[in-house]
Amino acid sequence: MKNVAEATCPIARSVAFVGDAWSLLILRDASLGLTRFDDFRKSLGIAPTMLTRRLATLTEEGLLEKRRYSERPPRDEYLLTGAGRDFLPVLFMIGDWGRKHRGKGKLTRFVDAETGEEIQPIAVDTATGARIGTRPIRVVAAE
Amino acid sequence: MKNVAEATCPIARSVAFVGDAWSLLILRDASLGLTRFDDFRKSLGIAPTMLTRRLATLTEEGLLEKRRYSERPPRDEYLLTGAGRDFLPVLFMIGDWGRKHRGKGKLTRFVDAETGEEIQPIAVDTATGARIGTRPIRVVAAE
DNA sequence: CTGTGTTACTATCATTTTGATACGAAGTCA
DNA sequence: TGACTTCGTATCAAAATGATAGTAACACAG
Repeated sequence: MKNVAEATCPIARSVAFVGDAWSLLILRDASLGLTRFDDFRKSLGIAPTMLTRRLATLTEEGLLEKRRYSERPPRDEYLLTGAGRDFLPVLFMIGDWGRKHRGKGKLTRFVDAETGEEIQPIAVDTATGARIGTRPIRVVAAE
Repeated sequence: MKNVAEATCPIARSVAFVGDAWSLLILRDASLGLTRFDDFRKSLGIAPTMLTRRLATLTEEGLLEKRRYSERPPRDEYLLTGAGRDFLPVLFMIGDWGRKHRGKGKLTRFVDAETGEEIQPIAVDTATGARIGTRPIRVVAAE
């Protein structure tokens, strides 16, 4: 995948780091409150080698933060950083796509904790107020 | 990665198909108007074997559609389907994250074709009107 | 203290995926 | 005829993945 991280396209920049399935699922679980190695492992059914690597890169890349929650025995947990929390909208849009286009059968639902209503995400351009994808786009190369 | 596609989580369902870097970048290019094998290959610097495979799965999964645009010589192009176009909000949120958190140096900008203004995407819950991530979420298992 | 359990890993290694390079097929164009 | 274009396939080395087993460092019950 080489030098995609140095592309001028912001999508490519992101994809270089979070463009793999396990990272996305780890971020999902972290967003839903999981913090510990074994919690992630059980939730995902991931091999521990993979999980170690993914947690390490997500930590290096500043999406997760490793914090010692017990000195004896030494135990660490992984917490979302600001950058990690900022990823939540991406996950919700991915989930929304999945519900629409891969939504056969029973699905987990994400609801607002206060109202109890299912969250219905849309992406909007704050500049025009229009929904993303409803107006033509132009690409402007880095100046 | 096994049976993630059968998970009850809509995010996992999506991730099973589009949770890899090349697919995301192909969808980006397709969203920006590319349609042909060689266009994708040159834009991405991807090995042709990879590109063939990715285009095939994206087509099987209903995100792209193969269409013959010339009979002699036989030439095919790949067009976004409805499901593929519905993926655009995901790409924009990914791009927005990249701009915020991986945005050092010059970046390509995406602007509204009419106003010329840079698109500033946000994800909002239509139910509450609040920005995604600003209110606590609860997960409800598939019933 | 001994044995069992918990948490967070590392080691090993077969299998799978990737990616680079070369080549092919089916034409066009000069 | 020969060069060029477009859309791939063939081959194969290198890298990533994933299953399984083992380790380290402790707690806690008896």
